[in-house]
Amino acid sequence: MGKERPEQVSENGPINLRKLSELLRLSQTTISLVLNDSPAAKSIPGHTRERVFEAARKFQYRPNYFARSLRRSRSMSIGVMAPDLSEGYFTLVMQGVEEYLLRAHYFYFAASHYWKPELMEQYPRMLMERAVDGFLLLNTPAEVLSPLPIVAISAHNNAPGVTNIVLDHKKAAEIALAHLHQLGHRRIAFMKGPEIIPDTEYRWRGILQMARRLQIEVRPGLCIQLEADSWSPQVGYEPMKALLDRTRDFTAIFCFNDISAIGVVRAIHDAGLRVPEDISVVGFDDIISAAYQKPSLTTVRQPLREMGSEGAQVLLDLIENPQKESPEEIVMQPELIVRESTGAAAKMRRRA
Amino acid sequence: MGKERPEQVSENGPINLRKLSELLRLSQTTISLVLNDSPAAKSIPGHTRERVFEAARKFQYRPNYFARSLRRSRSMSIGVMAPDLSEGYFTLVMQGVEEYLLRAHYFYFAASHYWKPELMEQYPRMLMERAVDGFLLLNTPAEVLSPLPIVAISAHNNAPGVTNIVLDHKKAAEIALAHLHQLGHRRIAFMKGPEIIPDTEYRWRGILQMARRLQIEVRPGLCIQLEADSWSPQVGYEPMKALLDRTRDFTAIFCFNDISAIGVVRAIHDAGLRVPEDISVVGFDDIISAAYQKPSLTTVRQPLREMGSEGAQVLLDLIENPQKESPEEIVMQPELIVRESTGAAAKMRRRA
DNA sequence: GGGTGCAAAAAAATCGCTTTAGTTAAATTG
DNA sequence: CAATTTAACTAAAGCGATTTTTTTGCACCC
Repeated sequence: MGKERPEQVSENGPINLRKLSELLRLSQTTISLVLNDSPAAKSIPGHTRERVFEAARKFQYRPNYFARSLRRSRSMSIGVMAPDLSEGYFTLVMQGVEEYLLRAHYFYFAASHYWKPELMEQYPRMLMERAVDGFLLLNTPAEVLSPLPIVAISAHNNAPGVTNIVLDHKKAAEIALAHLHQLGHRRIAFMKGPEIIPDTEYRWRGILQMARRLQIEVRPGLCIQLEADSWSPQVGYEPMKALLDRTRDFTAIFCFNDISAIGVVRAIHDAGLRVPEDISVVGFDDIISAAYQKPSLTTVRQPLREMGSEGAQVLLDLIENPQKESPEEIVMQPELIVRESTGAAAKMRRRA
Repeated sequence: MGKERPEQVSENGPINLRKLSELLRLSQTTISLVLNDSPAAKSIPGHTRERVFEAARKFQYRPNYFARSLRRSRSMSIGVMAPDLSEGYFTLVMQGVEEYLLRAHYFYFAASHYWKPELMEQYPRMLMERAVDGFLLLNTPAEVLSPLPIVAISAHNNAPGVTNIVLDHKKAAEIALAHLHQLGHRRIAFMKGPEIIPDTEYRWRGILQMARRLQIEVRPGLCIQLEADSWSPQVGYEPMKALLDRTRDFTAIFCFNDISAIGVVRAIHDAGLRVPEDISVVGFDDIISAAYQKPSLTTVRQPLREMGSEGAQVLLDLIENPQKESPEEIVMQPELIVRESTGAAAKMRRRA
């Protein structure tokens, strides 16, 4: 007589704190304190704790995310803004981000703005309505006006309070140009990225500076300006074709990224020239398939994964410790990966 | 005297329904009804509505996401599970997904399980704790036991209630093999994908069936079994090298995807043979860079973007109409993209 | 003039949790 | 032994919406 039938409760509707408290004949407070291992729970004896844990396990109790977040005003998610879900950039950075977020029980919302002004303006608002705890901006200079912590990767965002994670572009230019210089290249074509990409300007400055130091002339006639921000090698193919139609008076080209380099190699082949015998090609990023091109690409590796994981780390740290001063800038080091697409400079035989 | 100072309110803390109601001297109910354009609001006269809208605009009122979700028990987000943030697969599918979600004011959480059993088991639970409204499974056969709507893309999930979006693999094999057959290829090498990928088995069956019909022999000695699920061309390079060391008694190879095909092409070149003069290569997927390989890849295009957008569409439909019967299977059609990597079969001169 | 119906709005319940402020009984202290 | 502490809890407020139920006038109708 008086037998309890606790399982029955689980049958009408999902389990919640109230039901659990009725079952255990304990207050919701007690259960909440125990399950959250709150400091205020230190006076609760072991046997009671055990009862709580066991019931929670038995009934698979999970605190309602909304109710909890409403109280705590913390969503345990961040917003990630990027131009697109690009192959070769987004995925690599996000691998680093993901790894770190998972450990901290965070999730992320990804939003791709495709450089459309209305999306770039809309998404931050939408994400804030979603109550994200912070922003991670990839390659995105957007002026996100927000009191939330913001970490910007390769975005060169100069809003106050934003932490920038950037590559050392001077170093990048140095290792690439030094390599070409060493191989005897003096007449080098350069490729400037799309104006819209924040890295473009900084990388270009690095190139100009290092070229001057190495006494390599940056001739306007040998410069390619990429127009579109796209992940098709086409972006490199077309202008390279045009350049080769105009002049062949150079022995190497330094590309904006590996994708465009792939297009460039293709254009060189189509023009009846060989890489690297006639023209050496240096890429940028070191995307996975760079090593599997024909010829495999010499490239400046960006530690994208590390930049992502570092970014996530800093962001979560700022979220956990809001009083903390956010670091201004974190500079990451590039690395030159030498493969087949570069070789000794061809004897210049005025091919123009 | 009695002058109102409404702006002052906006200064102490963020705006919420209570503050807005005090400002407007209206109840929270009225405001909520108006802003949500609820049917019960039809008795509220135009001038009151206008007052509400104007104040909401002026103070930039946005309903608190948690409070609203707590009441509605709808999160307006879905969980996306995939093996990884792969280049060439994830990004393309998600472009389609994103596009559709945005319009419906949905966001997504992405979770990559890397085929680790503990993650495959953990993530669905974590996502349900996040109160996602549904699941989208990419390439992931996971048994997500959940009352929520589930749409599985290329996952061949046979759990009841799951909608599968799959490619017509029979058709895929047909167009690829018919193409090779027509070019005179009779001795063809085949590549079977990693066991772990759900598509592998279905694609293989399609190949066997079509090969029989075209009287093409599938010789075990000419079959490559991919072991790893990786997005490096290495996965194709190594086994192809091994195959070429063993025998050269074939004129074409049908690869599991474009990435492995890139590795295969490389291995063929390294063996001193030419594509397509000595060996024709057919890829699968039509990733963006497929057109920019040297030689450009003939490949079976999967409409990945469309599969994503279709999947998102079905999923959101099921979420909005829970009583609706979920479609069993939606079959998408592949398309053969003929480029440079296939050509007339080399005269068989017993190269083995 | 008392019931009916409707427009316009407000009160109050509710979602499920966290947390502040107590309460009660037992143990300890001066 | 009265006063204070402490252990072990609990009641209730509050987070900020949505939604059901009520209220309040006011017009209308025999």
